[in-house]
Amino acid sequence: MSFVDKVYEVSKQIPKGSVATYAQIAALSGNPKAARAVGMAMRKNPHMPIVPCHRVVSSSGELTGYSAGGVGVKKEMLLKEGVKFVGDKVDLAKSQWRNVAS
DNA sequence: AAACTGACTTCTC
DNA sequence: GGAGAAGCCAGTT
Repeated sequence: MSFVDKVYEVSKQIPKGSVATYAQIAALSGNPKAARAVGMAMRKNPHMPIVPCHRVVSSSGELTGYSAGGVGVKKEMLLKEGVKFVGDKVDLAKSQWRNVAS
């Protein structure tokens, strides 16, 4: 299993209405510094309907890229899922995904 | 196998 | 807080 495959596995687990940062996914995948590789994995995104790549944002909550239409569409989808937005960025303080069961 | 590229992050000015 | 530069990783050519 490659690192990117791990990334997909993690991304799949992101609950609706929440978002995760590239660094976060990278860390959960085993390489906290592989945030970049994560981005590439999303760009390729061989698991479009399976992996909600639109729930992945930069460390600042800013919407970056999106192979399937652009950050505009991405933002709309997040909004529909209930993700809080601050201007053009995601409100990480409220909508960042936490892999903790509480 | 080497070099280039990219949906990143972090430090410094 | 904004702009610029450096560092890292994995994939593609």
